[in-house]
Amino acid sequence: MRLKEGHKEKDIIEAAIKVFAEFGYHNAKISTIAKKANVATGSVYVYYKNKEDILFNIFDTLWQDLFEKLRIVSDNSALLPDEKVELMVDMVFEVFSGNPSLAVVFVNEQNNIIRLGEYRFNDYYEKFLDFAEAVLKEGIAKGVFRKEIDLNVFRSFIFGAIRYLLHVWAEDPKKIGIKKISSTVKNLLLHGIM
Amino acid sequence: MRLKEGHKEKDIIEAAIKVFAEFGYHNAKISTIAKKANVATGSVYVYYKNKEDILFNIFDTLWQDLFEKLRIVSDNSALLPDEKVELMVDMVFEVFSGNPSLAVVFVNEQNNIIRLGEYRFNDYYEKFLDFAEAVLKEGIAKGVFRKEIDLNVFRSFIFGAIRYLLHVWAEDPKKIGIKKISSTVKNLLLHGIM
DNA sequence: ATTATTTTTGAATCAATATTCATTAAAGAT
DNA sequence: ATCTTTAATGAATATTGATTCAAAAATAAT
Repeated sequence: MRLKEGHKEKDIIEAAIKVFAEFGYHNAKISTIAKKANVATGSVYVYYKNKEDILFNIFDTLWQDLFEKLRIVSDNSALLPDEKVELMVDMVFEVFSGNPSLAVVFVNEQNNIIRLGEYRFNDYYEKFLDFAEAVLKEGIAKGVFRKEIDLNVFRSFIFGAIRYLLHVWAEDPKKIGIKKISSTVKNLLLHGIM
Repeated sequence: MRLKEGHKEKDIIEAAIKVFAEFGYHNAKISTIAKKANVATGSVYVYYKNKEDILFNIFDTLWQDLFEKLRIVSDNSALLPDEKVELMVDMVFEVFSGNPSLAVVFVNEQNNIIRLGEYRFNDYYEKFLDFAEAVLKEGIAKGVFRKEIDLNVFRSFIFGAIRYLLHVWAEDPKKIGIKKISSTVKNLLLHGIM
């Protein structure tokens, strides 16, 4: 019997990330993705159930990667809370640093994906914010962070700022270096502007 | 001759804001908007050229409002830089405070609208960030803000954090009060978490 | 009350593209 | 070398929903 060539599934995902980033999910055509992946339109449906499924696949893989790396930082009990915050910020930028298109998709399609009714993505993301919140809580308990910061607001504040900067960086990766961005973010987060 | 009833244009926009917020621009149907506005589908096209045009209209009106209010703060030379930052944050939350759906549309469709090729929206938003940057620069010059903050990163940092919190608030306005959010944002922005 | 003018309507049209599937091609087994 | 099985193809199909437009309704003028 004949075997699959073995690289098409990955080719399609990689093409899809680029096409979704360029046109946005709703304006991305399956035929464009197929062309970019050097496969026939129909082949896309051999590997993925439908268009949504491609997007879900991208997000599932990405979140898995994020959690894996987040846990390494989070579980390291030798780190001080402020060091944890810094490493978490670094980690997020690192995950995307080799793939600006993925960053664009992550930022732009987050809402779409939740609207499509797949609630696991909401959970991923709540769980991710829980980690951030836990670090803040730990820092407050240890007296390193100020206790008047509202936890609920903090978790969204940090995520929102990072998300947006990721997007700014990804739209033109040469404009501001990712290192410059992450160091400024860490600085602003810990000390503010004053 | 017959006169227009006079309220349909506005009814349609208001319905569209709600429908876009609920389903997202691409999944929003003209027929749903028409139904919510109590007009016929065809009537939508009497007042607006097409679907895009409705979205553009929403954003044009919104940006105009934002700039008008931003300028009042920005032009007030009696204010200290940190007071300006605080008032700008307050201002943004105030603009949306009566209309969570508008906040959702603003945050979610920002990218769409730029992709649709109407570059004025990019300009609006760059201009808005220029204001933020100018205040930081002024603060640094006056020795109130730390000079090691990168201006380019700062402008996106603040915008990203606010944008996202706006969205969090708008998805469930009762969960965290908008006052609580804006005061925490101001605090974090000026002083950080440490 | 009739006419002229403009608004409003919503069913019909039209276009776009996601998805299917009959066909063809390739790989491995015998 | 032929056969069997599965992969790959892309043109045809189906669906969805934006947009149009001919007809109907409303208002104001005479």
